[in-house]
Amino acid sequence: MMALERLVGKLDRLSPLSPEDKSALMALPLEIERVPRRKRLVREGEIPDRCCLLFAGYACRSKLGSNGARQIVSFHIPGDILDIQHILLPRADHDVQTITEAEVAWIRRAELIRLSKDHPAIGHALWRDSLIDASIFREWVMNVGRRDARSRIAHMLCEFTARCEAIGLGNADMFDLPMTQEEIGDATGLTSVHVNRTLKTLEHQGAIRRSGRSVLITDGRLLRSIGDFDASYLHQAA
Amino acid sequence: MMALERLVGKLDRLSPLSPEDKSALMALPLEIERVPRRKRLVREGEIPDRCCLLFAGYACRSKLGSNGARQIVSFHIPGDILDIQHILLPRADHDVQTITEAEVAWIRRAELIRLSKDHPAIGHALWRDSLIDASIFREWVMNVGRRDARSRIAHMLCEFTARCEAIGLGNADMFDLPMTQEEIGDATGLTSVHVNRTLKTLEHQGAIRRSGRSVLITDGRLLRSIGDFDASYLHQAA
DNA sequence: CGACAACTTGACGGGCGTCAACCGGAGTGG
DNA sequence: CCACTCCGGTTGACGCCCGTCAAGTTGTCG
Repeated sequence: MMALERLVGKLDRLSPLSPEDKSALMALPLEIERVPRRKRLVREGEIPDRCCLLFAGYACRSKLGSNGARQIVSFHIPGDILDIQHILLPRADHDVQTITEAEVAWIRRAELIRLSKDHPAIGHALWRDSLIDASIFREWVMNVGRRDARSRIAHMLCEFTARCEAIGLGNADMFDLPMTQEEIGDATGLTSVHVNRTLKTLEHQGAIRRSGRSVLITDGRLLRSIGDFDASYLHQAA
Repeated sequence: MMALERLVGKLDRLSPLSPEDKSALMALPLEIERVPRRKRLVREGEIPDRCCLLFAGYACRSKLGSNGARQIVSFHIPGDILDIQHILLPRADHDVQTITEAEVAWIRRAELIRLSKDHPAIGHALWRDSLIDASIFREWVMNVGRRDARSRIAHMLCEFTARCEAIGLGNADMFDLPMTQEEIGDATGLTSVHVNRTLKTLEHQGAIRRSGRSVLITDGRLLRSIGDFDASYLHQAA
């Protein structure tokens, strides 16, 4: 099963698993679902009894303000657990939705709790995953709080490509952005209009080249410098 | 010992502990330290081998940009574990420092790992604490990304008072802010100048009254409305 | 009473939001 | 095959919120 293999690989990288751990994971009962783009998987306020593993496509988590403003708090790529916090926090404090068409696997909370109790290494891997999640949120606070538009977007591009590369998605410098400029704005605390202007500036300065939604990073060093990007907060090296 | 009792109480609220769990916690070897204000406890890039429990005073976690800009990503009050992520993420991705004079207790990582392995309830409580941490980060992304200065500061005040009340610190509406306006600015992505102006606006609108650094919330409902504050992201109710 | 940190206030400018119009490609139906 | 629609991207004009700079005030600690 494609989905579980991804999960096993990911968790094994987070905290080395024994063969028994792995076979316990492979025995997890799943509900596979193919989801259209822009579909809400979890809604703020719900009490979900299952967690959601993304194994194809892209997704994000977001919060809505009472004035209708939307803030995307994370993007997700294949292999990510979209709402790991629901293992121990019953109430959803934000929405989870797809960006593109996607395939997800639902896993019951109770199963994950049981697994993490019976297999400490799995528990540690899941815990570690949620800690890296939190580290990324911290960096995002920094990003929207203390960087200007150009840096924010450059940083977002760097993070996205770094994470995609880490799972072997796309080659080094050329990739398609799955999200619209409006979604980039919702992630960076900008308007889609200003995202557009800023992308053009980045292109003008020679950091990227674009055609449609595909982006070529022509000068990675420059882009990282503009975005004040240092990948260590991703904690990718075990 | 004051410090451990606080910890036991906090974890017990996060995930009910058995008497054995509690006595295991009470047996934790600690290093108590009294720390002056504005002292850095952990520095980004370090590989700390211990975690830090705050049991008196106030502290914060922050990141520095390459341009010198500082972003505070969380405030901490007595009872908080300041860097729980170091249990499983060796490298510090941000600074931890005191706001006021404080008393902290250092606990070795290895001890916490052992405890969470031998006592699953303790592990769950710690995990749950770090998930709530992450939920607060998400809300902060929303705060700095999608709210104007008035809302940001109102929200910050609401969160701070809600958390203080939850541990029985200060009465309902009158409290002393431990942080300077510059620190409020670093937390909300504003300059100290604009924080000052905005506090005056909040006072002018009748939400708060101030004298020195002590704040009286004269209209909590108004302040929560201005700050778009809904406490459920704090996950305080078990 | 001097020194220093923090707070306060005003003038000015710029980055980004807002509004509005237009363009271009993909899907849809006749 | 072509019109129509719709979504997303693009561009310009204009204005405001908040940053910057700078000076002054208050409070606290020695």
